[in-house]
Amino acid sequence: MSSKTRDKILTVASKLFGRYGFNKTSMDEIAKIARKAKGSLYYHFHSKEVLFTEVVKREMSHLKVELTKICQDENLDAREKLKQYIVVRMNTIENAVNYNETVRADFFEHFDFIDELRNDIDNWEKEQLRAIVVQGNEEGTFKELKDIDVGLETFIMLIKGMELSYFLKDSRTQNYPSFERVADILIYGVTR
Amino acid sequence: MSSKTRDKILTVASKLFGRYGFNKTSMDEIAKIARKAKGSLYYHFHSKEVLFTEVVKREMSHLKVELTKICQDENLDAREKLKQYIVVRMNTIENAVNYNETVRADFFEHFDFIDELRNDIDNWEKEQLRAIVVQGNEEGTFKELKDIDVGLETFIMLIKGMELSYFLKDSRTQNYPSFERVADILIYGVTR
Amino acid sequence: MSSKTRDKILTVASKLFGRYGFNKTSMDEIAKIARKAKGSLYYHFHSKEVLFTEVVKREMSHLKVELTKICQDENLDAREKLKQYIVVRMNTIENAVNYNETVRADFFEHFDFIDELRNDIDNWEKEQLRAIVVQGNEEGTFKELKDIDVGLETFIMLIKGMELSYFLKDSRTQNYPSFERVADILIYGVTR
Amino acid sequence: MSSKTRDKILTVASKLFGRYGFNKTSMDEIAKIARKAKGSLYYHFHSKEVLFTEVVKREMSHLKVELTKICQDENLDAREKLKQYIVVRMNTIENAVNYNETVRADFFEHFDFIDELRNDIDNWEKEQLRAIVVQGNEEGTFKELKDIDVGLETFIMLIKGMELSYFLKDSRTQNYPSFERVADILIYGVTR
DNA sequence: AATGAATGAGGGTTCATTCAT
DNA sequence: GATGAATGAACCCTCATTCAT
Repeated sequence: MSSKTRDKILTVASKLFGRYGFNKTSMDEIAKIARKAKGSLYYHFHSKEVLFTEVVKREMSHLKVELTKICQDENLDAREKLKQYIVVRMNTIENAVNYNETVRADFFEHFDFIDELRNDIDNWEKEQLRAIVVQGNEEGTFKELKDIDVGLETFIMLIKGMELSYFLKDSRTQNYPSFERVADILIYGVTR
Repeated sequence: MSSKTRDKILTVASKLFGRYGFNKTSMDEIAKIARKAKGSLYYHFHSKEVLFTEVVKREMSHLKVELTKICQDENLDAREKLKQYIVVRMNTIENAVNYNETVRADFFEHFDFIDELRNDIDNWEKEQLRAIVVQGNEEGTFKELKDIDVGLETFIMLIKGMELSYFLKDSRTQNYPSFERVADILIYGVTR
Repeated sequence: MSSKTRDKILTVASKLFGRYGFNKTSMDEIAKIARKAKGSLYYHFHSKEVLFTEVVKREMSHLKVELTKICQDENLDAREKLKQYIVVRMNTIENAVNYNETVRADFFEHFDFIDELRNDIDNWEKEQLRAIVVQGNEEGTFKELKDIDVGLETFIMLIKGMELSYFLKDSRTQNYPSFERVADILIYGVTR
Repeated sequence: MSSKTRDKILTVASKLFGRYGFNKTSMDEIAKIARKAKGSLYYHFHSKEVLFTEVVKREMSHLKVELTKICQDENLDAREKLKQYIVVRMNTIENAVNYNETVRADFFEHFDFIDELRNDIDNWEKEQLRAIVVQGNEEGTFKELKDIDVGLETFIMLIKGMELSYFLKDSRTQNYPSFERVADILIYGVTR
């Protein structure tokens, strides 16, 4: 199923997509750096889009593993879970840049080919967070949410926004806030 | 300084950049729709990048006007100011499409030419928010921040993240949270 | 409207299409031989298909001129007209190879882009021939045709077939029949 | 000599070549539909060209059988033989799609590898028709031909032209002439 | 006898930019 | 100020063929 060549391509593609984005990474470039013929890329991946999708899938599975650990940890209360969830999510994503690329593709371009993939990811994440919120409600530590889904959407939106902001930092910001600090604002707000 | 031709180009470019993004908008396209020769674009704007920058600058000035009104409103306390700031910011940005394009370009592509532009915007925004935070501290309604800048960065990061998340909504989410709700989480957090 | 570059491209393209057919003539090749940049081809002709169409149109107009002369010659009776029509048609087409290319494109490929062009040509030719047949009927030299259109179609089909056969000759046949001889068969048949 | 795999390849190739032509049929496609590895095609057939040649040979043998029946029918005079020959030839060729592909390849492309194949077919056909013409001369029903070969070439050219014209019909012509009508023109001409 | 991985030249097309007028 | 012709590098993708297994 997976060959050395295929893996090599995937690895190189991952690096380049993560660095330059979808548009600015060319198949030529991937081929040259991977020391493979361009045709080989197309033997293993039907198109540039498919290759990109595969790259993202790979990285997402890693993220899921990490987050699942936290969600299933029975020693944590909802507040701690949420905080760790946020922190780990960001730290992992730090090493999985390509995931973010999907964000853009989905939004700014008309790349329908990403949609299915995003749906998977988003739904999975919503499940995890819902469980935490439910736990928080039972424990009485979270605000009561009349419609739990609306609350979730809002929260998820903020969390996803963080991704972008985080990667935006390096061009201009020196001392970037730690993820803990961010988590704190989300959990307790800015007011006393 | 500003001619009819120049304005026409700017207007058309704005529409197209907003709709298709930087990469997917070609100078050919702009020229054709503006009914100008391609050479004319280059007479007025040294490069595609310069044209894009000019387009965004135009839009940003509108956003600045709107936000300044709020920041200078002496009838509002910091909490209300912050809330209105967030809400108005989002509502305005909703119609400032090219600004968002910047966000993307800055993040995903290696467009160094965007940097200068973003710096302007970000610094301006930081100033405004700092004033609000200071006011909040004086009023005693905000948490004490040891290092006010770090707090600001964190907060700004979250606010900027909202932009993207907001525009991401339509493909999959039906009932999207109002900006008020988002502002509430940022101001008060999710816990009691 | 027509520039030197455009003409050069058209001329080279005509030669190559005529020699190697549509598929086997590449835009690279045309550009190289015309000593123009590939991009220039696309500046003047939106696509390979458009270029090809233009080439064919050019040659067809030449053919039309030649044939019109005969059809309007009042000194010829229908039989002579028909004979000359056939002979001139073939001689002209000999120097307008690309026309034939359309025949193939129309048939073997799904090149819808040729259809409109062919329709023009075919209808025009049908008009001319109908006039000759009518004249022949009035003169009493042609067989009576109950349905003149059916007769026309049959005849046109045979004439068009000649084109192909003619160009087929060179690979294997040495002494090829003159067009006069062909015309004779069509007019008088093979039997006494 | 012939294996199941070989046959399968041949059958699939025949369908695809007939449908899409030589150029537009890829070895990949053939391999996939035949459920064989691409390497297998090359084990059995040295090249794409060889495979194509083999496909056509197969079909031609069918055509030959049909036409031979007529030529050897001793109850027919030359005129009737000629007419039936034409009609049957066309009816059979209607289902011998790949043969027609040859016609095109020979004409429009520079496929020298087709030459040998075409020579076989053409020579065979010439033999058959020569016999008919000789018979016609002996019976006194055909015009005297000084050089019988030239007459033959002319006639064959017309017959071959029919092939193409026939298949050309569908795009624009509704009521297409029957083969009988065509044969009549060839045998008796258009004049009284 | 059969496979599937790998190749690389070539295909058509796009596009930001330059430049003579 | 304004034009449009011309450029050439880059892009994504196809495909006949080779070869080790």
